[in-house]
Amino acid sequence: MKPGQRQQLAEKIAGEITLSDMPGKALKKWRTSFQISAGSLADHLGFSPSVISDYESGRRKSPGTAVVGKIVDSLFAIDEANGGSCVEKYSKMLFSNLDEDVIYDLHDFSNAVPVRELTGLINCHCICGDGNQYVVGYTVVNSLNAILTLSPNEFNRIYGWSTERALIFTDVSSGKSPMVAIRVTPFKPPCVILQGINHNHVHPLVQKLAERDRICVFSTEESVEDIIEKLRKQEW
Amino acid sequence: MKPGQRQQLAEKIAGEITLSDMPGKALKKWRTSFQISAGSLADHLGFSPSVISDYESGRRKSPGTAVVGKIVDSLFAIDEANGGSCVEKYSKMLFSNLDEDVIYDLHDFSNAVPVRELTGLINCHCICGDGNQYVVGYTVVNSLNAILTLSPNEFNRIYGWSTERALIFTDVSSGKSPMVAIRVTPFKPPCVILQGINHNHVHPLVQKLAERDRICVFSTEESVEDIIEKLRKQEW
DNA sequence: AATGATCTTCGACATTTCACGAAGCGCAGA
DNA sequence: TCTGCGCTTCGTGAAATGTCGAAGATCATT
Repeated sequence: MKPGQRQQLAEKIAGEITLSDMPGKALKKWRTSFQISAGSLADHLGFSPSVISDYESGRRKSPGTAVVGKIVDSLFAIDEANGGSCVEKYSKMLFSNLDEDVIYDLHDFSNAVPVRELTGLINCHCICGDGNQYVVGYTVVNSLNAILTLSPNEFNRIYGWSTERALIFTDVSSGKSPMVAIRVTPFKPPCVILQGINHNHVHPLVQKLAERDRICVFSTEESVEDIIEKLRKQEW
Repeated sequence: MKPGQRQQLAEKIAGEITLSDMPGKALKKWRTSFQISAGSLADHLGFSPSVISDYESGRRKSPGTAVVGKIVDSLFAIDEANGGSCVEKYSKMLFSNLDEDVIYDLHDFSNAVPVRELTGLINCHCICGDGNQYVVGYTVVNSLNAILTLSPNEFNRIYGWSTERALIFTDVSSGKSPMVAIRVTPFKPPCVILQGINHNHVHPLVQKLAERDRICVFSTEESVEDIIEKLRKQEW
């Protein structure tokens, strides 16, 4: 299970609960969907069972975000302790199989972060641009699989996600094709990071294409795993 | 803008805010992304501007779901009053262009609803099964476009969404192909509704296929617009 | 520098949430 | 039928939210 997918599922559930007119009912719907009893949920949270009941019955009409977060966390943790079948099942519903092979990770920060801060963290070398823009999230895309398997529509979706986000391409050979792909789509990320390439080997065309769309480009030789781990760990 | 997409975007935003360690920061991120000033947001909510500031600065650490919901609503309402460019932009990011043509509407209820109640509302005729199951949402799929344009992966995604959901196929000619498609995918919705067909014209194979997977099938001659409107209006 | 517009900080106070535990309800199984 | 077990209801107190309005801080414009 990719962390990005887990997170997106959690957001979906939390969002549904939050937006519901009766958060308690929504809460109950998800708890029962996960086949978790009120008692074990309460146990896991360290509450008495009456608390769960109070929420679900609507005596507490508007639970705070902290409580909703804790409950969703517990739902996931309990399910994962049981093998994670529900989390997996519902994640499958949220994502096409393609996303699995193309998007390595994807995350939204809770506030805008300077590009420089992000690139510094994962030892990037600047190829062009000044790194003074801000991004609110990142997407790690497997370049090879993206080019091999995505339909034009799906391409747009990946890039579409990238407004105000850093787009990290893994295992690039020269960086040319990712930049060409960006050139021909309507959405432009403020920042592109080419992974798995030394800055001396970046194709000269990359800079030209990037300047055309005012995108700042970096390269990094850190491993994909390291990058994902470092970015995840950061409190943004 | 399809109501289902608007809703999903709202859920994504609300979920991100709710799960954030600092809901205030997330709130601010989205407000500024929508290019809405604290003042006009406060105006629209009928609050004083200090309230917004208190949330965003973190003085109120865990806003209730009611407040988060109101704020997300206002963000959307203000943007839509200005032409809806942000809602549209972010929705585009959330969905592939394909979804537009294939999924007419999609909604999650806040609790489980008996199939019978849903089918009664839109004047369905039962073709097989007893209608005693429960569903927690529905998906309205354009059958023709689904078959014409979807890749196998995307098919899975549509059907995948349908565990514990009613799957409504529009403009079916005999109902055979939708049922065949369901037969060959691993996920089985508890209930399938064939729209735009008289129950006498439903292909006999439909019942056989449905019984095989214990799916109850209905037909309805109501228009797609009416169906969507009725289902949306209902407080589930 | 002075003006305004906008955003932030803060004290105050009513309303809710949050969490407990005791008591009550409902149901599966002995 | 009775016994548990688990869920729900409810009174209670401490803590936090929800909201206001006044006063202070920022900052672009004049």
